[in-house]
Amino acid sequence: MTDLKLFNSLTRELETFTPVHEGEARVYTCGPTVYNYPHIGNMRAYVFADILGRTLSFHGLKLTHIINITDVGHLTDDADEGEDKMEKMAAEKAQSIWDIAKHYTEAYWADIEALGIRQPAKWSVATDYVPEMIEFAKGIADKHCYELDSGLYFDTSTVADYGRLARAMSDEVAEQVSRIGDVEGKRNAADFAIWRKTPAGETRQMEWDSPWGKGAPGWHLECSVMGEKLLGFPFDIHTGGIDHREIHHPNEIAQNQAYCCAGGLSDARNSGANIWMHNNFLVERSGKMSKSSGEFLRLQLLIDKGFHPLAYRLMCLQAHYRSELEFSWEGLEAALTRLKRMVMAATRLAEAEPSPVAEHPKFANCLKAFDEAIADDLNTPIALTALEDALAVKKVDAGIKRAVVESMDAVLGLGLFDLTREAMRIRPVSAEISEEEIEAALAERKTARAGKDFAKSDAIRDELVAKGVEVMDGDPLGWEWALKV
RNA sequence: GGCCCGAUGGCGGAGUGGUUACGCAGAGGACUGCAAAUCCUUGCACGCCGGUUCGAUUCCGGCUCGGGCCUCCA
Repeated sequence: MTDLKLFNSLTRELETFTPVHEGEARVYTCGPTVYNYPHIGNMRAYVFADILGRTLSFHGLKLTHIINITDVGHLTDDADEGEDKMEKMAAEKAQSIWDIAKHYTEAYWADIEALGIRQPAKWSVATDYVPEMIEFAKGIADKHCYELDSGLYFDTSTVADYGRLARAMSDEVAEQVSRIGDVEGKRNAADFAIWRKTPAGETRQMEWDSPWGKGAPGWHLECSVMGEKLLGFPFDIHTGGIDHREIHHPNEIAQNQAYCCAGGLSDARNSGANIWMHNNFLVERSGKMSKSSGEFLRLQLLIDKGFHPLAYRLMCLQAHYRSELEFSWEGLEAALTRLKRMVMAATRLAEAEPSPVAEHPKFANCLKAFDEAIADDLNTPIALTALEDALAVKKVDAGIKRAVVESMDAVLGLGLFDLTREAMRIRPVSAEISEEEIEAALAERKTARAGKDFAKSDAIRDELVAKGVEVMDGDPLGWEWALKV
């Protein structure tokens, strides 16, 4: 198997993956803040993390993957004076903050499942780790923090090479950051709160006692703490969206440095994780995907329009995770068509018992291509073509073919052998015809055709087409009909 | 204003110093009563101007255009 090479945002270079613990891979993924529904752009990050995890498993490593759920501390802006996103939404909806968290966590998990994303070893919930966060903060408070009226702040000048991940944290940039609603008394523009005190006279729904008074942890603290508690410093890989490369992860790294080496940088790796990986954004012509703009694309909207959620997964896999990906409905339709054809090809192997040996000269090339592509910083666009090449191999034992395709799909996670015709038939909510009506009309048409009454059969077909039904007579797999998206 | 990234066929999107993936759409064929679906085949591109080179889409410089970040975002 080809050595796995991954792009490390910290060095901005491709690096050969070497586990910290032999035979193991420990991965931490920055998860969602559960104050709202995730949009499909958010989900690209988890499809990426899933591919990474599956690849590590494919390489024979025992994977421990953690994804956190942020249910406290994430502010509406970085000036440290913004409201907590969770508190804000709870107030808007006039609901308990805990109910808000539960509701949106479950919505997120539903999307995770629909997209074929494997369950991590643990979903770590921020509010379950507040005592540990306080301990962590106490450990670094003396040397790296200072207290203001609003909270305990991290002094970024106390760690070596702060902001190296972002690469842009020059003094000039720091000056510019400072123009944005600064907090009185901060020593450096980039300093951030690791504990936010509840203002005197107020009560928050979520607040805890601490040596710095009642309050809540800062957003950056949770990831440092959960990463350390659950995976141990240093762990192998930390992932997240590319936006985190600029603020959140540099701050997390600063905390980690403070915690594990008194702020020093004896080794360039003293950042908590060996490799930091970031996926690029899903973009849309009309502008960036932004939750603050009101309407946004949820996975459920895609399903409502008749798209199988795995068509979106396939769309993600068609591009490299470090490239921006353009979203369009046309593009999603293309992915759906491609997925259907792949599923059809896989369905032809449904009867075959997977051979225990996934080897055959006819598959040597595509297996090699697949292995090299995925080892080359997760090049899924090429890995996909290798899988399709395998599906297209002619005159070969079906069991071997199935085993080969399954081994590839274990990495890509499309679940080709689990996808059925029925599952692919997503009924658009706007569909104006029921399944029963379709079946009845098709039965009638069948009779007409048997009697060579083509005028009638064509009329029925035209009517169905007008109602958005694809009629597929001679389909080799007998799929017979589908609703158009 | 500062920092950064990108520019590939109708659309999406890989990759490469010399024969330029792949998907969708399009075209042709097989199949069909005719279509559709499916299968097979297939046309179509490397922003502009210089430079390096035997040779550049690929390397370097400039230009133009587009995008991202510096508020929140995966």
